Amino acid sequence: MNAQVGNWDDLRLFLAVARSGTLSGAARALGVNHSTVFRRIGAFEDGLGVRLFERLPNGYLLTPAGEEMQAGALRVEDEIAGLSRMVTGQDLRLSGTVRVTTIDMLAFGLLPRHLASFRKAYPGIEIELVVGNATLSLSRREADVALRVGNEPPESLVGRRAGRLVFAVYGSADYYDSHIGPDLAQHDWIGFDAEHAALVRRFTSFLPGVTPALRANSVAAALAAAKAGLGLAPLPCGIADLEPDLARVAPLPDDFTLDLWLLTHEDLRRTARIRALLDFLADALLKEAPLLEGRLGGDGAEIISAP
Amino acid sequence: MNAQVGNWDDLRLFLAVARSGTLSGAARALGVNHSTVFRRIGAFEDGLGVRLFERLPNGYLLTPAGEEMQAGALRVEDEIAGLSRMVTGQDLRLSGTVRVTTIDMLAFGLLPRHLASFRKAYPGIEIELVVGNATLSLSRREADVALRVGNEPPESLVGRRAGRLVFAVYGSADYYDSHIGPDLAQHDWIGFDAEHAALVRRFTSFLPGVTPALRANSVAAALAAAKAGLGLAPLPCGIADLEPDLARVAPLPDDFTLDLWLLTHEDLRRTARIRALLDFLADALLKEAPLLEGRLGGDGAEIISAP
DNA sequence: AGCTGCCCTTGCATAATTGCACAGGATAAC
DNA sequence: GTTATCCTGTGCAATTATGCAAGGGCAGCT
Repeated sequence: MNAQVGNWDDLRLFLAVARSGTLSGAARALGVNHSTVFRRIGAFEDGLGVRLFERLPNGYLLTPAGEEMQAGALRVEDEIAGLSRMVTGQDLRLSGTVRVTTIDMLAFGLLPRHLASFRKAYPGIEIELVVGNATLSLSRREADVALRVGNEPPESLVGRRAGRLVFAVYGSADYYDSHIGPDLAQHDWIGFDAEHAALVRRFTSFLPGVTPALRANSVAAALAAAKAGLGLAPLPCGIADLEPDLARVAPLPDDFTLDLWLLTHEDLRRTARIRALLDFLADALLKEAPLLEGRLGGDGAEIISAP
Repeated sequence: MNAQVGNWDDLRLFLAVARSGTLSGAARALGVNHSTVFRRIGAFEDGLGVRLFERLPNGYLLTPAGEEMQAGALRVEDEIAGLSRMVTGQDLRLSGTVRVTTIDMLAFGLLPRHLASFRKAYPGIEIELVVGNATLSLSRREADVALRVGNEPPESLVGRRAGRLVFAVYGSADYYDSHIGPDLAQHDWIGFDAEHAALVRRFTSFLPGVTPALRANSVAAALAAAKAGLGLAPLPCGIADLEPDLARVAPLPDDFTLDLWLLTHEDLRRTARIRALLDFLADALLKEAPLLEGRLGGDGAEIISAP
């Protein structure tokens, strides 16, 4: 008879197109050629005898039938992701790959030396680092471990608060030499965009009425802008203190901090290699608390003291 | 990272092996070569890094991990079957294939001429007839329509009672000419096996203490045995009256009947081609009620009258 | 208006998957 | 004990799926 999902894997490609809205976007997400996605979707629709997407010049749009298909396909995906987690969760080998996701400032400024140490300690475990400021899904196994900043973790994940990032004001020597005095409000500022709501709020509390001249969408970008002499920036001490081109200009209020979270999915917490990485990083980050909390580059050394 | 279900279609093959217990059985069920199943299962396990089956000389046995995988894969299968039904349920074309399942006595003795008429009426619809006495799953789309006998349909199906098969005692002319008298209890009998519980009960009520010399596992087999002169058999009039080699020997009690059911899955009842077939068969079977209820070959014409 | 970058679609070559044929082992039936 | 039938497993050829390269369309930018 007709209209059977003959190849269940077609649903995986269908979902990717549904999510991205384009064949090309789906192909990138899936790691295949866009012509492959084109043919697979076409064959899938032919086999079902139904149109799942409307073809537009700039992409593919779900039809009503496609929307119903998507709802079911998402349930299939959840189920299969659960199976993958179940299998991985029982894996007691200290080998294989762990995919870690984090934001760029941690990826460049904090993690590499710890991951290098981890690799020395566990040569059988490979690390795949996925850097990006989009929050990847651990439920869908887009990553196994996440190192995130924020003030509470998502509900479905398990993990621990692994440290606290204390922020201070930094600027480059070049910037400071050519700009006026100790009144912070009179300086140029590098701030953050609306996606960093916690940082925006704290900055506005700290310097009401000051509008940053540049708003970055990531802390790493802000740090780079500060190094380039574009202004002063509130930056985490654990990262900025390691930059020879930056100087700590002033402290920030005690609440100008972000918590650091080490997270995984509940089903994966007993996977040996994931357990090993989480334990290792937790210990390493604990030992780095003085740096993270700004107590090394420290108190009393700022160009401008706390008022 | 490891242990992801990379190709969701692997689950479909996995389930087939889990069900049948052998590569060869799964291959037959799936319509592929057994070597394909062998390689797909091997690759699936390698990709997951876990053994799902224990290899035995006579087949494949699920490991504990395999059993957990099976539980989830069954949920995936249900979901995908629901998607297939959803798509098919919306199909308004009077074309395509309808898979019909029924038991052998109906397949050989009743359906063919009606299916021939249906095909003439709807040349765009193809019929696939699956004959067997195993009850196929309409939920899993093993068939679209079932013509079954029994006294109530399974809960999850929808359908209608399409007629009633009245039974009578039949024997071949050869048998009767060479066997003694009007006492039915003194004859050789062809009965049914334990899977035909309703018929066994009725027969025992009818002739207590008579043990059939031959027990058939299908009514078609019983009919063939009766034609071969092996004894008397309780057979449905709608089928046996059409056999020139069989004569109705005696009536049976009024409750020696089976209901005829036309069934489909709830989600498929609005599929145009399935709707068309159900309506057509219901009408055809209604018109055949005189034959099915034994009123054509009938009353008063038996060699031995009802006591 | 022209250019750039994104998109979809298609023909051909390559890679991967599948089927075929065969071999060997185990079990059941005779 | 022998034979038949089932099973799994493997090498090679055939088939199918995929990637590559190219072309065309469209929207946005200069």
